[in-house]
Amino acid sequence: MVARVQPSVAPPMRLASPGAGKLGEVSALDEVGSLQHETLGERVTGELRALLIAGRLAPGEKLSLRRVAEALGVSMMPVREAVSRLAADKALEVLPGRAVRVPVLTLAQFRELTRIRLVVEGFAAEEATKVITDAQIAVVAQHEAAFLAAAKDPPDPAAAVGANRDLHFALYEAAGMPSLIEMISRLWLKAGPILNLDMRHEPRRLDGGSAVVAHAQLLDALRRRDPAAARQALVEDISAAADHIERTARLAE
Amino acid sequence: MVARVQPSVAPPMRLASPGAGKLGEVSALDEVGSLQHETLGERVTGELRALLIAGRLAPGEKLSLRRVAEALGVSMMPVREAVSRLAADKALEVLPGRAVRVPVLTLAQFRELTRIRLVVEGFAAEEATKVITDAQIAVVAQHEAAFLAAAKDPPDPAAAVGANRDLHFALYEAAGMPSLIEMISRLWLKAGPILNLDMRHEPRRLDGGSAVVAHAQLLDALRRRDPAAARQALVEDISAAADHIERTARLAE
DNA sequence: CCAACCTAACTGTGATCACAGATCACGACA
DNA sequence: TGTCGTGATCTGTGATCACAGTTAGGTTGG
Repeated sequence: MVARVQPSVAPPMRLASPGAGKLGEVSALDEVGSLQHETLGERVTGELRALLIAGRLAPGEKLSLRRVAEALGVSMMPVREAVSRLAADKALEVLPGRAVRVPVLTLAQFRELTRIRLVVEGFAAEEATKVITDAQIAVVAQHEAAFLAAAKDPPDPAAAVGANRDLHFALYEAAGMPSLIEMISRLWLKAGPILNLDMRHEPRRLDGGSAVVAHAQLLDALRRRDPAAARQALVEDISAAADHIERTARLAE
Repeated sequence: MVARVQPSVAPPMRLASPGAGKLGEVSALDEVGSLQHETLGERVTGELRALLIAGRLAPGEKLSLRRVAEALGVSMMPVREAVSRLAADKALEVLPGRAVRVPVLTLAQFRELTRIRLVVEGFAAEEATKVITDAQIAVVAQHEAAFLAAAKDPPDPAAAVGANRDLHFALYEAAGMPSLIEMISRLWLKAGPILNLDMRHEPRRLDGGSAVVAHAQLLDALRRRDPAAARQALVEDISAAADHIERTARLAE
């Protein structure tokens, strides 16, 4: 039921034994940024986020705190924190007395989400085009190549989903607006389950689809430094995907 | 507004005693929507949200889970959940080993936030203008009147802050896009501490300021059903406020 | 008088326990 | 055979305890 979450390997590092180093020597310790000290709850949050955005968790699927905790090898406490965060983003929802599940979007909700994505991600693409560097364009092109390869003869839906995500976010991050990235991530978190669950079930959509032409137009616009054209290409990419979802996926109500 | 699915308001009704109604008759039980059962953690979250958006918590102010718990008369547990949610929205931040505090925005962060607000809230205003009803316009006008009254001779900063918030959200809600409202709420949550902390300290900004003329232009555009003009009025409102903050408030870095 | 150390009181994080409510399946009654 | 009641089992929520890490304050040594 919980799709067997694997804990993405815990960092198996051992801290230096006490008294191993000399005091007073300015070593490489100065360059280490007080190592992140990643909380267990944060790790669980990231794990669940990845699962959601990749469509590994289907809409309506119920999650159990205890099951997830056991699957990840942690206590129930960090899972509670992770679920609380994701529920605050409405990436998960806790029903009044029942369990916690991944939300099922109604048609109206999906359409609203798409409209917002058009505005926000379109803005991000426009701003990114204004300041993007050649190196960053090359990275985007690289992800596009990976996307094409994954869509080829033996289609690899999982790889295509990942490449598509990397491509979009490589573009958005070029805008240099962290809060905007965070906002778009939240949108993807909510739309991910339907979008990618579908792509997983219908790999035929990948080859010859509108995604490849939209991506090509996007890269062309980037190289010409044409913000309006970049936005237009992205709008077509999102719109085409949304249209396909509306036609094929089963949306509530 | 937070995590739990809200069961459409709790009607204060008593269930019929067993055997009181005939079967087959559609009784009032069909209209009851499973009363709310608000969680303690949600209440704490709402409390902290209100404090943040009203500017009652200054940027950089440190919070202690135990102190907050004691102040609200609850255990530390609900506070942890509330802080986790707000930290996920970056409305609060938890420093590596220290305490949790309300974030201090850098100038760059504040400018980015303002740019995003211009896009998102401008979009909301435009969409709202297309479908707003006369009754909804009247509500907006009512809040504007309250704002004017609060800005008058004995300026009441707290009331002005509240009226300004109600005015904006009354407009945004007219667009009928719940996810958009939620997104804007998050933006206000992050910008609230500086914006309203300032307004609390500088009530002179209220009278004769640009807010009143921007609001007047907004209402005029609404009555003429001119989406572009409404967006323009809102853009000016936000920009003027942001300019004032940049000139007076102390922003980090 | 200043600096450094060292102790004591805090911090958030995680685990464990207790509890009310909901779900589900089995069994009894009509 | 269909339907309702009922108990076992599961759910999330909240409280309490334990712990590592940091901070601040007071004291001691120079």
